[in-house]
Amino acid sequence: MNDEKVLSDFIRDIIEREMEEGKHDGRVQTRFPPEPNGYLHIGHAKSIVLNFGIAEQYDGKCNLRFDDTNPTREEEEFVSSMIEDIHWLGYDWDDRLFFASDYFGQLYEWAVQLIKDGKAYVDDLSPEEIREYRGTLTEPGKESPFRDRSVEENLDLFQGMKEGEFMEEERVLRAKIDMASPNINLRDPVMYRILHETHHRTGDEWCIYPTYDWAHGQSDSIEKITHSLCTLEFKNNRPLYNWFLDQLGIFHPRQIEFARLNITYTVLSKRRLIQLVEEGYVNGWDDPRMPTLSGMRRRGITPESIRHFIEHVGVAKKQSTIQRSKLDHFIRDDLNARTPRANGVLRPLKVVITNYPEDKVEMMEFPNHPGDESFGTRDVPFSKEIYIDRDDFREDPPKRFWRLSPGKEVRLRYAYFMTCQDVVKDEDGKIVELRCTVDPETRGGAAPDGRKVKGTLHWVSVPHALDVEVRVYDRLFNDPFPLDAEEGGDFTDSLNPDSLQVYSHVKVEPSLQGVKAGDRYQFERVGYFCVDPDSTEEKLVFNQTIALYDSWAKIEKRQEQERKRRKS
RNA sequence: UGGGGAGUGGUGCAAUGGUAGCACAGCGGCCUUUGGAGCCGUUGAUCCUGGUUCGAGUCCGGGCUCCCCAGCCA
Repeated sequence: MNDEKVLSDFIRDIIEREMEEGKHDGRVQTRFPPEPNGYLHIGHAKSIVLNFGIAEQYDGKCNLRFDDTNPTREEEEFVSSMIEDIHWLGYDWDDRLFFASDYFGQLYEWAVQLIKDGKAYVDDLSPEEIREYRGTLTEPGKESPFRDRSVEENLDLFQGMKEGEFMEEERVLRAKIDMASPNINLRDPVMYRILHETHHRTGDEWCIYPTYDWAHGQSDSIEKITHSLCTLEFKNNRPLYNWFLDQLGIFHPRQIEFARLNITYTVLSKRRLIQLVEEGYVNGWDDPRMPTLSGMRRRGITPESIRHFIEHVGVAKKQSTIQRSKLDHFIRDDLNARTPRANGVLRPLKVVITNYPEDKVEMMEFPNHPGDESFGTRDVPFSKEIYIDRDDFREDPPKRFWRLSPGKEVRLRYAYFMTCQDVVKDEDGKIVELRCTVDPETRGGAAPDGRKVKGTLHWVSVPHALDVEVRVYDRLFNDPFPLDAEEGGDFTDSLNPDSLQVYSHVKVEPSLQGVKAGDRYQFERVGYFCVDPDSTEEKLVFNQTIALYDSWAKIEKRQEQERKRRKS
């Protein structure tokens, strides 16, 4: 199941080629550089798995570096949640936890150096003027009137910026490159802006903060990163990344861009995720419907399945969207192997077994994992009254429905063959109870006469059942590409109103008494479930991680379409 | 429109001038005390157009489509 095949992609090809050439003496050093302004999601997981995975594969190291250059949007809360999430995914950075803010001093010195070299200048233009002077995609920009200030004046002004002598937006430090460059990033990019904010780590020590372009490459250089992996949209920034490093003459990492992860029926942009949380479409960052790592963890998805998924998706430069079913496959694949089984009835329908003694209770032996004996067995009580799922009974069964219906015999898993004798309804015609008989010769679920039944049902004894809550999740969006629906509307327009369904009186077998938040089970024939932290002593709460592959639902759907097609 | 990227089955990833392959999805079957799992089989693709070559997904020319860049965001 865990195919240990050696991963290969265009980035690893580059690394291997460089190793053969002896570059960096074969040393490989990567980094994962999140900005602590939100929660990590599965899109970040691609970068995490890539960076840590490559380091591992080539006997290198991967640093964790928080890119905290903008105090207006970053918070400590996000730092700790990110650390937790990356650890949960299975990666560690030993003592190599860094912050871009650790380098503010060095960055300042280097900026002074560039000013002295005549390669950076203080600009007094307003933000609006800077934008106007920048030109457009098709027209070159024009140079700021402040571009040719003397080194002394620049030094003086820059120090003034640092010492808080100016207001925000009053001045910036810009690199002096080329206002006519076809690459807009090279039209004298801003290196420092004035921000009178308290930084989560440096406090009020600084009132100027480096921009991404100025901070990132230099931070990579300080950490002697050999391969700086980032997403495609930074491709246009690479010439600038290289320019700073070349002007400074310092260690020069190589930036390589790859396509970010997209998945159907969800959004993976921090901005929209924030919107979902803040506008209350979901219940927080760790809502099990969220594609955040904390949400997926709460839902019961394993880190292993996320890693396998990412590894199988591959790395390339083509902008792409992975089908959700692929993620689902790896979630089931891992859960199937590792979760013990249990019985849970989501929509209970009471069954009275008329030929079974009133007070008798038998313990039936169930394997905890039919495919893996090492999970052991457990005893499950059986009695005169049991619950089965309403979906497992049809008064008027359609073709190929193998489950219970009047007069039909099915197997109660690891218990008895059972035949439906009678259907009890209330005054509204709603089925409230089934009356059935059991064949005592079939105890354990096998017939001595060799007769077969097609259907096997799961069940829970009424007097022994635990009453729990189950939350079943569906896709958050009805549109496979929620962002495409934005034209003329908002991506929230395609939100699925039925993405959360709560079953408040689910009946589960008594062995589940005392389970802990995070514990996972397969409710046989239903799906995989994970105990939610909302659980209390009185009431357990389960999240459905994912349903089992349901071939009957598929058959029925097809039958329905067939019927519709014939009608029209 | 200037610049930078990318186009291979439904989806994603391979094939590095030499039989277009793998995974997911789909379809069919086997097996089954989960209509689960597993196993076997199978449908289906090189954006278009010229050229180079014994041979082109790969190299060259032309075109088309999609994505990124005009934050003192990252």
